[in-house]
Amino acid sequence: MGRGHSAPAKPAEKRKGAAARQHYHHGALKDALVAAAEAILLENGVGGFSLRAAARRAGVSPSAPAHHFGDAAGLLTEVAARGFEELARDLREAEERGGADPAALLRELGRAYVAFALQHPARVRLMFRRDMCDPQAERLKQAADEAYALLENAVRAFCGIAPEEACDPRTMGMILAAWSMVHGFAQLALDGALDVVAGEMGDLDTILSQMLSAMLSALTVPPPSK
Amino acid sequence: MGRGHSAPAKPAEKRKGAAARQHYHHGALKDALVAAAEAILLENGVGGFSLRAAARRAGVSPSAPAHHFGDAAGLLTEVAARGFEELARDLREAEERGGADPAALLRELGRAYVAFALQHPARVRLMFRRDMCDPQAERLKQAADEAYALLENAVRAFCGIAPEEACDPRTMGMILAAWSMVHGFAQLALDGALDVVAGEMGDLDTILSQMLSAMLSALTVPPPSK
DNA sequence: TGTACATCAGTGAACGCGCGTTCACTGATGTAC
DNA sequence: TGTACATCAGTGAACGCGCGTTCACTGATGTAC
Repeated sequence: MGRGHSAPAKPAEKRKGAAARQHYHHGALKDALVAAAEAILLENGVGGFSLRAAARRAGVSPSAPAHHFGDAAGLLTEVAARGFEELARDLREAEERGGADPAALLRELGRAYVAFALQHPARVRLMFRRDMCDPQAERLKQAADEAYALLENAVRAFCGIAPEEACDPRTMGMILAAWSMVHGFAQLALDGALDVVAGEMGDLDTILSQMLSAMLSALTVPPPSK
Repeated sequence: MGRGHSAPAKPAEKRKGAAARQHYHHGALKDALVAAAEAILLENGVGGFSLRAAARRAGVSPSAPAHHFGDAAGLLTEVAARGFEELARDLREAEERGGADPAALLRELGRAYVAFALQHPARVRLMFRRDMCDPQAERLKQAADEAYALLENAVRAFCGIAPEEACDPRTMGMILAAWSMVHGFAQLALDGALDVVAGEMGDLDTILSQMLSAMLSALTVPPPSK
């Protein structure tokens, strides 16, 4: 460390051009720490995370993260917020794929929600852990709200409720049912509770499709409002 | 500790009748540790648990639990198994309350599932944490299977599928949908994700009722099989 | 254009903590004879 | 019915570990004049 800086023949201010030496300042530590945290979550799960581990992974001293995120919750809140933003992005793409048919739209959104959870198990677990990140953080709430709004709109369309119309209790119930169902499926799948069922019926994707089909076909489609 | 035992005038074997002295052997440490673990989960959540804390709470040395449960997972597996047994008991009671009407039965089971989760937040979280307890444990699997069977039977009845009949994919989808929905609702509620919705619409019990009503009334009831 | 100075972003050693686990031990209990 | 002995169920001190946090520090950067 500081090699050359203490050499009396060559003052430090003359050596600033030395290309090979490492920067004292990381430069993009904030992003690096987020990336490190995500990698740790991916490899070791929610329980494997620690601020020190993230610092270690980013190649920085244990106390460095405190400059950017006050504590572990600060860093994890950032990770969770980015997670919700990515989820919202995925849902928006699914919305486009879904097209004009309300049932197809709901199906695509459900598949996207579950797919996101299965692709990012630890991140999705973190996103709903109030004890690990700060659920009051503006950015997190905003991203979560956006994801919720996409789901709400799809159910409204399915129920024939116009966007500007207030939600009646029944439609509200349908929104909650849709959210609960895909969320529950994702959680059960992540926890391995569906392994037995999946073994008998095919992979998770197949049984998810079957569940969505069963529900969408069994639901009474309301009379078209036009 | 050992007060009196080192007194030379009174050999230890003569004092065994002394009622006031504490037993060296706990006698029911296994149950005491389970109770301690449940109390810790209740007060401090899943993250607050440690084997030492459980031992401390049971008034026993840190190494004592190892005699009954090999490690933390062993103790927690026992807690989780008892949790599933209690859940199955609650669901069985709900089944009786539900009576002969398949829709009423499903509603009662859903309410019981969610009520159990809300009453035992940390325990229910533990029950689905493969990383904290051993999901291969026979007793745990058995209790979980029993709870699942109760749900399955109710959905079969709702779909008009006889108990001995094999499940067609659609019925299987309905079972998964029912399970996912109540599980997801419970998880979202536990994680506080429904707080905003609940604030607008009433308490959790009200919005759960609304969700169940919306779904059960919107589902196409199959033609009666008789 | 140069210089002084404030602020920012890191270092690295040190702290105290609770954890799981190991160890040699000992009191209590049950069983064979 | 007694006695010897094996086994069971606990003690409590000690270990090494990773953790979050604090501390005095220093190099790098930006800004005022």
